[in-house]
Amino acid sequence: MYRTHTCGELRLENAGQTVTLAGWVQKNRKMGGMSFIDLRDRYGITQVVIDESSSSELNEKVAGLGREYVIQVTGIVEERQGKNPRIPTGDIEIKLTHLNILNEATIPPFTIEDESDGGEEIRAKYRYLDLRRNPLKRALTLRHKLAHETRNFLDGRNFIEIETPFLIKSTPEGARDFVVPSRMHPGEFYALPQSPQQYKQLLMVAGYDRYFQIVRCFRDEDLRADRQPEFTQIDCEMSFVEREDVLNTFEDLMKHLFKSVLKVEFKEQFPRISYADAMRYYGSDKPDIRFGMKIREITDKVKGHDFVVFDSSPYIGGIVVEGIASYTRKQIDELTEWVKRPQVGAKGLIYIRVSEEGIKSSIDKFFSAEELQALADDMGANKGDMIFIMAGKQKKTQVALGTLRIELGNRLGLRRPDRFAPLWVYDFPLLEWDEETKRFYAMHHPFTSPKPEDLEKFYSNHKEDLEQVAANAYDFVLNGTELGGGSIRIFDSNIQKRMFEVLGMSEEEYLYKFGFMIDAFKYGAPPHGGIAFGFDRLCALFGGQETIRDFIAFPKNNTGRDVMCDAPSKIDDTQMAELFLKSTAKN
RNA sequence: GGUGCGGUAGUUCAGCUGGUUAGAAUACCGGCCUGUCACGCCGGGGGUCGCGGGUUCGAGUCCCGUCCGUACCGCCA
Repeated sequence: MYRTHTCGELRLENAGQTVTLAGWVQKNRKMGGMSFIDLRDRYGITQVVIDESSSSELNEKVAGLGREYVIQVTGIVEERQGKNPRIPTGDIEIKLTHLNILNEATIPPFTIEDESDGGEEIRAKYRYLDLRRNPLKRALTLRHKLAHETRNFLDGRNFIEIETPFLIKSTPEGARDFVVPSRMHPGEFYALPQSPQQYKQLLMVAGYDRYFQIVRCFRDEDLRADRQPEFTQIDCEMSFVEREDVLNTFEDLMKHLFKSVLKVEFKEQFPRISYADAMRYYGSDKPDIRFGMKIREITDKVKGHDFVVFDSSPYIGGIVVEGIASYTRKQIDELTEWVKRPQVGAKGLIYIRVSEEGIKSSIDKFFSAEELQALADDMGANKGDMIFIMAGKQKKTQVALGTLRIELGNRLGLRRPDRFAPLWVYDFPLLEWDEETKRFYAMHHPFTSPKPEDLEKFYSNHKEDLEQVAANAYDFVLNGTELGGGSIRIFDSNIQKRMFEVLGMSEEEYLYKFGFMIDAFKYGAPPHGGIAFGFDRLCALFGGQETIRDFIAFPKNNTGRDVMCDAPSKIDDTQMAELFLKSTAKN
């Protein structure tokens, strides 16, 4: 037996017991005639002590212990003379009687402490060492708890978890597929699933009316702090449901997770907002409603003052920022430059400062003080506030204002990670026109049903009609992050065919790619709908972090590389030949 | 594909308008230390300044190229 206890569990009441612990040497402090070893495992740290009353042989062995040596110690639990209230085992220590070095360790390239001295790059390369640190242990433990509670909850609601294949057919509508060459079928490829979408719908056809899966998904697109090439979804689907049923069920799931994992209780129903209103008031389809600062349209109120920017713009809108009337001209200029960067793309920024000394703006030439005051009153600005205004094309300007709103929320500390503001967004457009390829793309995916009242427009051949078709789709948003998305699906093979037509596919093409779905819908498909949550993002938000990397045991870096094992890598010629691949690598 | 920031000791960083032998902290090694827990004190070793080219009497510093990391935009049905 390697150990009788873990390094996190011994307390004063264990005093007098002879125990054996095993773990890693966190630190070895020599104090002349006595030494202290901090012994660490997953559960905590226990101090081991030795002095000159022990044999010189044992003392020498202890002196030789380096950081991260794996050791087994036996000794007697004793009350400490100097207690350490910062750790749970701080009242006791182990008086060493026997030491067994299980494995020596090279000095690690960074310190294995809560606040490591190592940067991200070096820690990524030695991920297995980084994972020994508490923050990472906490992150992975949180992830486990969330997965566990998700399964508990869904099991209690009669959902069953069913695994779907990872080697599937490539249907590149949307994200790029990761592709796997087939050895047995020369020149043919599997794809890794971007989501189990089609399989879960087929499970509905098969009558498994409540399915879920905590499942890995793969997308070959560029990465971000909250995007990995392989990521995990809580994927769910239900039969014989309408939107309300899905929203209520998964609102309950989220409430359960908040309560069981974070002890945060939501008594009220989560707010719900239409896509159109989200864009109108927040300039985003994933609003962060932890703070107000709503966008207000003022197009009709400011035209006709000979100010060409306003008079020539189809849309003018603004936000009221509380309490920053003291911003200096320099700060406003800096903010103006910030919104003019290509990432935001605004043409400029107009300010109205509403202060005790009166009202001051960048459009004083065109508006009297009374007119500005009336506008400020209308927008709900009080003394001490600042109004920022942008003008231009409607959607672009709304998005720019939304971006500014988030930036100011960040700067003013209004986006507190310990506050949670969940939100449902519904009634997304079904289709998005792409100017480059001159065709429609499904905003969600091609299995999303149009709202029944828009079916007539859905069968129209006019671009304007199709653009107006609303989807029976919904997103779950938490703190400005899109955490989940779903829809009521098409279950009629004719509507499904029409969808593929609208997306510009020939019959030949959609039958080749999705024929099995259309077939399946002919054999008694029930009405169904579902949702999928980004599990890594959920973990990160629950853990109060922006980046999902720490919630994944072995993540990829910014370029999709595993810097620990250095994947992807070249394969040898034999493997290439077996897969009928030709090397194009330059030597 | 694009933009910003970064790459200097094992690690995290400083190094100004170009100018002696490139520094600090920490880690590491040695010595001292019986109540430490960020122990303390004394001493020591440790550098292809990412790589390539250019400007210059002289480049860590300026210029060009390139690679790598990171955040964001595009992209992510």
